[in-house]
Amino acid sequence: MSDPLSDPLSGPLSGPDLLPLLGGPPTERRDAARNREALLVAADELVDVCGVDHVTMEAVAARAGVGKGTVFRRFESREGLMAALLDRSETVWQAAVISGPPPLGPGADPMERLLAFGRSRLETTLRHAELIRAAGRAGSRSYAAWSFTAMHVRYLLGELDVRGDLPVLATALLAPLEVPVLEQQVRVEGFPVDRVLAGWEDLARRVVRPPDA
Amino acid sequence: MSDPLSDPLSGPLSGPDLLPLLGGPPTERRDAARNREALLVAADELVDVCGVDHVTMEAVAARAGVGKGTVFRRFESREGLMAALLDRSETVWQAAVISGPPPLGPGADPMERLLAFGRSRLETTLRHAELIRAAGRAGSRSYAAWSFTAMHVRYLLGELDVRGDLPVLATALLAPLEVPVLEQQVRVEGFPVDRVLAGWEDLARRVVRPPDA
DNA sequence: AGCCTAAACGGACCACGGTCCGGTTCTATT
DNA sequence: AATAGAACCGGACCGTGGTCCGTTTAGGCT
Repeated sequence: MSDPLSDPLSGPLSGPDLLPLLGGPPTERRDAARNREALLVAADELVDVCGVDHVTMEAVAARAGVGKGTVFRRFESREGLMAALLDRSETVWQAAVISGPPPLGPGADPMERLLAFGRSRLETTLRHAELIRAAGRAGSRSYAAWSFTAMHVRYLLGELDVRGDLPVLATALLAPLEVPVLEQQVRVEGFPVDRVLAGWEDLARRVVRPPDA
Repeated sequence: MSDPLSDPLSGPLSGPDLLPLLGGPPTERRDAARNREALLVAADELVDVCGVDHVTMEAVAARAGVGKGTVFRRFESREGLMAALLDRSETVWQAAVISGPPPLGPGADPMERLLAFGRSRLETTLRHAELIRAAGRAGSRSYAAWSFTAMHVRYLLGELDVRGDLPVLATALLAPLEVPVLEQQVRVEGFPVDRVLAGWEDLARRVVRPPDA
């Protein structure tokens, strides 16, 4: 650890072009990257303090020590900023699905994985409901997130030998796990989360069950 | 037409309490009712001209010849106004479900009615997508609309001898017909409407099909 | 008819999301 | 090291949703 050559992540070697092949297409300027990070951190803290929908763009800018215009250049809109925030948690969740321990990750049989997926997705969605709402349909970010879940469910259905229009069927399984639907049931109707989850698992089994046999 | 006594809608007889037992709980003042109607008409026209999300509250107020404050007192918020607009079309659709001709209305067997419901609901939702979006979760209005569809599907599932948690299952069938899901498939992924509909019908059959038998 | 009160009215006012453009700062190049 | 120019920065500015409160009006009651 004391030898700079053994630690590729620090020391005088970490110049501007240490990793020339990473990053976005035309590479982002250093100050810009610093500001992006500062803004994300500021936003995160403010969300913790005030709650998602009391966070104003001006406050985020001020806390990060930059101008308002900068926030909008980096994140396009309020929705964009929220989507970026969301992206972080979403990424770690995706990692758990791709390479985490079973039954959510690979290793269990597909039906177990599907049920674990539903439970996990439902909990995650409910936990981040406010942020997801605030992120709206922001640019292509939230599309990527959706796309991942759709692909995963589609894959599992394939493994389970489900016949039919898999992309559409997968969407149908995902739809009841969306924020508005969940909130309607849990917050408005007052159904316990366990009941909603049980309902989804029932649905999943009905979809997967082979025709007659 | 020239004799005032032959026209029950005008003339000196149409006093303040011509219909003492109609109207909301504490009865709405006449000028208030007039303004509500004028606002609804103005909003409707402006939506036709500019498209839903270019309609400003100030423009609606101006066109109806009232102040902005009045609009907000009557409809609570922008979402509220849009919800009120939506309410009208929704009401005639509900009438078609309750008492219209089969297979959407009563008279066909439940499975036919369910499939007709899905097709009709999908088309209606897509047609009013912008308005529904703009209405958001406005007060209790859009709740009433949702509640109606949920109740209807729940009833049909009951008629079809489906076992399980009917309220939750009905919600699961409704969820893929919500605006964000539909738009994702049709507008973003580019699936033809017919394909999405076929997918929903497949889903419905899988849900209804009795367990093994 | 005339009064009285609750309700409705209107438009000035505020906050926040989003845009714009003149000035500044980074980085590639020589 | 010096230069050029692209990318970035900041904060004044605008439009719109939503609030507030002094004023007006409808309609029941005497």
